[in-house]
Amino acid sequence: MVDIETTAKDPGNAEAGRDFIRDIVQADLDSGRVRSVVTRFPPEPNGFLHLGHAKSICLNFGIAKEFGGACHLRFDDTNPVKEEQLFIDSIQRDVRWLGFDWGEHLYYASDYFEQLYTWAEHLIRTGNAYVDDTAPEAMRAQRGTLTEPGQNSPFRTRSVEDNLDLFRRMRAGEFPNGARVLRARIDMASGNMNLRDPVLYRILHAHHPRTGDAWSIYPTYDFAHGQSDAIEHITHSVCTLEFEDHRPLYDWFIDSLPVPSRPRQYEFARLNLSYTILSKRHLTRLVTEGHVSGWDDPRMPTIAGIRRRGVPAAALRSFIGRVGVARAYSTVDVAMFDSAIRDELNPSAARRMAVLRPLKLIIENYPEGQTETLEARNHPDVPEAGSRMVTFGRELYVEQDDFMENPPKKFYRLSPGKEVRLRWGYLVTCRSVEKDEAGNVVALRCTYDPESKGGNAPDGRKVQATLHWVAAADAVPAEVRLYSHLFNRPDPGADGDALADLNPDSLEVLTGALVEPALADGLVGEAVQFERTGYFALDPDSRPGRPVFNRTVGLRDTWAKMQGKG
RNA sequence: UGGGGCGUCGCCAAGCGGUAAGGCAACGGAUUUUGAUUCCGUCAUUCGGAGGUUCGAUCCCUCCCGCCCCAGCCA
Repeated sequence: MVDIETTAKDPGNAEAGRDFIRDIVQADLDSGRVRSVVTRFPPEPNGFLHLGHAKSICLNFGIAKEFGGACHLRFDDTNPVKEEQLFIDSIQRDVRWLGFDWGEHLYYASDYFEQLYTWAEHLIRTGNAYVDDTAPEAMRAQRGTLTEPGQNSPFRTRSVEDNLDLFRRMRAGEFPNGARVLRARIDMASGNMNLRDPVLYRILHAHHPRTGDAWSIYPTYDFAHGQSDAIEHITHSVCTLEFEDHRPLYDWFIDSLPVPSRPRQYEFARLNLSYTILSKRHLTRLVTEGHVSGWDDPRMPTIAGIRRRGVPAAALRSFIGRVGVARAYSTVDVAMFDSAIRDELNPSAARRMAVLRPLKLIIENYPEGQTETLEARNHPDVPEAGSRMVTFGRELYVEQDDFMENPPKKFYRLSPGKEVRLRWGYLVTCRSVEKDEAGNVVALRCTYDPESKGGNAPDGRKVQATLHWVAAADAVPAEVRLYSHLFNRPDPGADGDALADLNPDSLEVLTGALVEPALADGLVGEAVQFERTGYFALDPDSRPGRPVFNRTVGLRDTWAKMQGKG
C-alpha cells in the first residue's frame, strides 16, 4: 500500500473570514505600530495536536499568510518531565499536513535558556526577583486565597548578593528538586493571583529532549513565553482566554527586562466541540488507558486521527474558517464539522460501490455462468472523472438494509414483488426469498429485464429506488470500520469523569463487506464515496487483497431520519 | 463576598448610534440512475433582564441576573 502525500498545495485564506484579531492586526499595520506581522504557534510537545490546536494554527499561520508576514513554529519545551521527541516530530508532521509552512522559523524555548537565565539575574540585580526556600505546601498557604491577600515570604528580602549566589548554585545543581525557586517580587496582595510573586525557575533534575542534562533549573511558562516572543520579534502573541489574566505578568516582564522588542498578547476563545473532548489530559488518558488504539485512532479528535479517518486537510481548514474567532465561550456542534467534510469530499471523491452487509441476490432469468461488463461513471456531476467497468452476473450482493419482507409505507427499496434499479445495471424484480431454518432471509430470488441494460426500461417505466451492488464473481472482501462519536453525550464530563461518558459503540467493525474490484488497490488516505453509504478512506492496516476502509463521514440519510421519527 | 472575562435564532457568528448578515441544524417543495448532490422557500418585531441618555440603542450609561477562568515549583 502506498501512503498518499496529502499535503495541500495552497491552504488559501478564502475560508478565513474577518475577526477581531485580524482587525487589530490590520489596524496596527495601518497605524504603523508594526511594519510587518509576526505570529507564532507555540505547542508544548507533550501530546498530539488536536482540533483545538488546529484553530490556533489556522489563526496564526493564516494571519501571517494573509498579511504577508511570518509565523514561527516554537516548541514551548520548558518542562522536560512531560515532553518527548515523539511529540516534537508528530507536531511538525501535523502542522505540515494541515498545509502550513514555518520556513526557517523553527524554534524552541530551550534555544533561549541561556538568555532567559541572564534576564533572571537581571531581575535579581534590579530587586525584582528573589530565591525562595519556602517548601511548596507552605508557599501555597502563603499565597492566600481568591478573596484573601497572600503573605510575604520570609525570604523576600534576601540581599541581591545572596540571591545571585543561591540562584547560581541552583543552576549548578547543588540543590535537590523542589528545594528552592526563583520568584518575581511583585505583589502578594494582588487580586490577580498571577502577580503574587510567581515562580520563574524551579529546580528539575530532569533530562531534556534538546538540552540533555545541561540544566538543572527550568523556567516556567510565564517567564519563558513572553521573552521568547520578544526575542523572535513576535508582534501579535495570540493565545486562548485562560491566559487573559497572565497578560499583566507578561507585560510586567517585558517592562522589566531589556528585551529587543515589545510583543503584545491577545486572547480568543478556545474551540469546544459537542460529543468530543479536547483536552490533552483526557486525550492522553484515552491513549494510555487503551480506550482507543492510539493517538491516531480515527475516533480521536487529534489531527493524526482525523487524517487517518480520511478527512482532507482542506475540510479541516474550511471547518475552522466556518467556526470563526471570537471571545465568547462556545461549543460548536460536531455536525458542522461533518458538513464541512462532506462539502469538501462531495465534488472530489470518486464514486464506487461497496456492500457493507451483503445479502445474496440471484437473478433467475440470467444465464448461468455468464457475466458482462457495464460502464459506471466515477462521478455524477464531473464527466472528466471518467468511468470504470463493473462486472454484472447472475449472482450479486446487495445491502441487507435494502430489503424488507414487510416494508412500511414509504420504503422504496426491494421487497417481494417490487422492482428497483441496480445502479449502472438492470431493473430487477424480487420474486421470492430464501430463508434458513431460523427464518432469516439468506437470499433474494429475482428476475431482471434484459431490455433495461444501463438502468432504464424501453417503455419508460419508473422505479423508486436505485441500489448499489457488487457481483459475486469478482467482489473483493474487505474490512470496513464504522465510527461514531467517541462520547455518548454532547457535553462529556459535565457530570464528572468524562471517560464515564465514553460511547461503547463508537467503533463497529464489519469484516464481511464486499467491494468492487476498483477499490482493491487504492492509496492510503485517498477519499472515495461508497455510493449511498458515505465517504471512506483506505486505512494503513490494509494489506494486499484485504483492504481496510475507514468511514470518514456518512452521507446525509433522509430515510434513516424518517424512520427515527417513527 | 478578590481579580479577569463572556451573554445576538437549537449550535457557531456578523453587527462598532440609524432601525438584526452568513453558516450549521431544522422544516417545506422542485429536480435526481446515490432517499446523496443541486435548487428554491420557511426559520430572531428582536439582541440575558430592568431602568436611563438620545429624534433614534444590540451598539452609550447605571443597576441586576446568569455563565466561564485564576489559589501548579503545568502550559
